[in-house]
Amino acid sequence: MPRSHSMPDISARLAHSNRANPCYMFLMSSNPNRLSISQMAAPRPPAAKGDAPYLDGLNPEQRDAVMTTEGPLLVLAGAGTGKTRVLTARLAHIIGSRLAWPSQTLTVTFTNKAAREMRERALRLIGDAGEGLRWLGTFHSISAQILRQHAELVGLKSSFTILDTDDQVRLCKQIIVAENIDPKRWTPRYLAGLIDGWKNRALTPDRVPADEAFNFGDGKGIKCYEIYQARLKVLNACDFGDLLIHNITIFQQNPDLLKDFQSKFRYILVDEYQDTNVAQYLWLRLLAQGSQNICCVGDDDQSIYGWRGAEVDNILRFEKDFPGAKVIRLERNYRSTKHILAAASSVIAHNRGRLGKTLYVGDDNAIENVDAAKVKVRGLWDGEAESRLIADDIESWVRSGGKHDECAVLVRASWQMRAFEERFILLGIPYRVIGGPRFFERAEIRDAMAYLRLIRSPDDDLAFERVVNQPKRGVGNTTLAKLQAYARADGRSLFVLTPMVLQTDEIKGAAKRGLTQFIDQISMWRDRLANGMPHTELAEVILEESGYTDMLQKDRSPQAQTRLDNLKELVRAMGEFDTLPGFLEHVELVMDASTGGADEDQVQILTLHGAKGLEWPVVFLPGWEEEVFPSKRSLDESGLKGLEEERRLAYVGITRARERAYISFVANRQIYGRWQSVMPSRFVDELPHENVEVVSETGYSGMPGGDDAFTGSIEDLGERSNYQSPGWKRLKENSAKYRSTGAPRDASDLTATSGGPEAFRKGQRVFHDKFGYGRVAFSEGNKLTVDFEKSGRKKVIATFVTLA
DNA sequence: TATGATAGCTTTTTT
DNA sequence: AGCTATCATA
Repeated sequence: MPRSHSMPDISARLAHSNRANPCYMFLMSSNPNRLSISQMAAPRPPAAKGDAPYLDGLNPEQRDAVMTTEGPLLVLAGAGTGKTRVLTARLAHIIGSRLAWPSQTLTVTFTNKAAREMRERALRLIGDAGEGLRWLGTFHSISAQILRQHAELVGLKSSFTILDTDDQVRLCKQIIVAENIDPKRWTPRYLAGLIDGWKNRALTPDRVPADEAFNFGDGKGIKCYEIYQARLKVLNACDFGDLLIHNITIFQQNPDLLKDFQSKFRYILVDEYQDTNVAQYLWLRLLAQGSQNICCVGDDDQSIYGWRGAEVDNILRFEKDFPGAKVIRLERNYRSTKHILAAASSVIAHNRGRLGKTLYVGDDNAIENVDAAKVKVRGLWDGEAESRLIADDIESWVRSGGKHDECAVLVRASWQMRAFEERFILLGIPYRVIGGPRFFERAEIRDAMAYLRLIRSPDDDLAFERVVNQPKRGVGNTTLAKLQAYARADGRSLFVLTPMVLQTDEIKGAAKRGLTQFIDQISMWRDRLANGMPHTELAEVILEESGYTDMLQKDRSPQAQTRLDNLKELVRAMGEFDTLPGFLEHVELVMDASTGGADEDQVQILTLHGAKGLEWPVVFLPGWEEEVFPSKRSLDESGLKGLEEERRLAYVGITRARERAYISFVANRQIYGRWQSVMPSRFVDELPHENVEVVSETGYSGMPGGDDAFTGSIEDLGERSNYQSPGWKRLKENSAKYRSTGAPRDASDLTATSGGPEAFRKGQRVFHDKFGYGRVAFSEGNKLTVDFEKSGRKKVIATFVTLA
C-alpha cells in the first residue's frame, strides 16, 4: 500500500492560514498552548516512511483513512471494521508527524466512555506527545468549555449551572401551571421533549416554525419555550441543548471569535457521525469552515438514535455539505463469521436510502469460518421457555470450556431483562445488568447534590425547591407556592427572598420554623466551606445535620440501606476532586460514577442500544416478535422511518456476535401484565436461509411436548448471584412469600398465571380475541392447542380463550 | 400538611 | 404487573 504517499506541504498551509486569518497572530500570542511562530517554522523531522507504529497492521483502506489528513473525509466504517482503531491512529498520525499540536486537534464523541477510551488509546500510541489533548471530549463537554469562556456573549455568567432532565421537567411544570395549561392534557415531560427537539434542530424560539406552536397547549408552545429560556437566564443556567445552541449563537454573532476557533482547530475528528443532530452538525460545520480538515467516522446502518434527534441525513449528505469530500469505506470485518455477517447484511438490505456497504470477512478469521456455526433461529412457547433455553445454552457453553462473560443477552427494552435475571438467579448463573438508572440519577444522590448546589449558588431555585422539604420540615406546597409568588414578583431567588418573607407574618407555625432552620443551616454550611472545611467533610455534615441520614435510617423499606450506601459512595467520589465547584461541574456533565466489578466473569444483559460498539463470542437476541421488536411504538410514531431504525437495531444486534448468534421469538408473551399472542418479527423472515439454522423447539411450531424441566428451587439461590440487581430483590421477596404459603413445586410457578383457568377439553369450541373461533385439539395444563377456523392451528394460553 | 388510595402509563439513552 | 403522580381525606 501507498508507502509513497506524500506528505502535504504544511508550512505552505500554515503561511496561508496566517494570511487568511488576521486574528491568528493575536491568538498565538495570547494562548500558551499555541505554537509560537518559531515553533511553526522549525524544521520537522522527516516523517517516517510508513514505519510509524500506529500504522502497524492497518489494511489499505484503514491506512488511507489515517493518512488522508487534508480536506473533508468521510469514513464509512461498517460494524467490526476497526473504526476506533482508525480514529486513534489518525490522531496519532496528525500529532506524531507534527501536522498539529495536540491542542490544535478537536476530537468529538458522544459519550464520556468513548472519549475516555479514545484518549487512552491515543496516548498509548503517541505517549507523552499526546498530552494536552484537551479538546478531546463529548460535544457537550467541549461546548461547555467554550461557553464558560464566552458566557457573557449570550447573557450568562461563566459560573452557569447545567440542568439535568429532572430539573428541566420541573421547570416545564411550573411554566405549564403558570400559563394555565391543563397539565394532564399537556404534560411537562412532553413540553420538555418538545423544547429538546427544537434545540436538537438548532431552533431558538424566534426560529421555530409558527405552526409548531400548536404542538403544545393550544398554540402556546413557542410562548412556553420563550418563558423557559427566560427562566434559564434568570437562573443563570443552561440545559444540555443550550450548550450547543449558545455556542452556535456565539459563533454566528462574533465572526472574529469564530475565526479564532477555526484556526485553533486545525484538524477535526468526529466519531459516530451518524448520531449527530442538526445543532451538532451546524456546530461542526462552523468550526470546520476554516481548515476544512474534518474527518467524520460513522456507519449509516448503525444510526439508532433518531428518536433523540439524530439525523441520518447528516451522514447521507456529507459529500454535499463538504464539497470535495473524500469517502473511504471500511468493509473488511474482523469480528464475525461469514454466517453472522450474511445474516446481518441480509436484514439491513431491506432498508432503503443507505449509503451502501457490504461487509465481508477479513482475512484473519477466514480459516475459522470453515466450520462456523450458522445463526440459530428458534421459536418457543413463551418468555419463560425462552429464558430457560438461553440459560441452558449458556450453561453448556460454560461446560464446554467457555466463560460467562463471553455471552451477552441483548434485548429491545429493559422490561425484557427480568425473565433472564430470574432464570439466571435460579440457576446460579452469574450475570450483570448493564445500563439502567445511573448513579447520579438516583433520588438520594440528586438530593445531596441539590444541597451542594444550593451552597455553591444561592440562586439555584431548582435546588432550593428540591430539598427545602427533604427531609420533611413542614414546608409543603402551599408555603412553597407563596415563596415562589414573592420571588416571581421580586425577580430575586428563593434563597434570597425567603428570609425577607420570614420577617412578615405571611408564614406561620411549623412552616416558619422549618424554613428558618433551613435557611440558617444552608448559610452556616456555606460559611464552613468558606472557612476551609473540606468539601467531603461538609457533605457528611450536611447529611447528618439536615436529618437526611436519620430519615433514611428510620425508613424500614428495603431500599433504605442501599441509599445510605449510595450516599457514602457519593462522598467517596467527591474526594477525587479538589473543590466543590470542580466536583459539581464534573457531575453535571459526566453523570457517571466509575463503577468497578467489570472484570468479573458474568453474563451481560443489556439493551440493543447499550450494545453498540461492543462484541461477544456468543450473543443471544431474544424477543424477535412483532410489536416488541420492531417496537410497536416506534412504528406508530415514526412509520417507515421508525421501522428502518428498528431494522438497523437488528443489524447492530447481530453484528455484536463473533462466533455464535441465537435469535429467538415466542408465541405468547406477557406485556404490561397481560398475556398476548405474538407473531414472529418480520426481521426473522429477512434472515437468509443459507446462513441460518432453524431449530424448531417444542411449543411454537411443533406438537405440544414436555418442555417443562424441573431445574431448581428458590431455596437454591446462591451467594453467587448479583445481590444488587432488581431481579434478585424481587426473587428474594417472592421467596419469602412462597415460604409462608408453601414453596413452588417447580420453576414455572414463578411466572405462570395464577387463577386456575377452567379445564378445557379436547373438542371444545372456544373464542380467542385475536384468532377468533376454533376447537381445542390438545389441552395440557394452561396451554392449549387450538384449531382456529380462520387462522389454523395455534398454541395459546388457556386464560386467553373463553368457551364459545 | 401528611398520608393513603387510585388512576394512568409504560422504549431505546446521553449529555 | 408495577411504578409514579396526583388526589381525596384525616
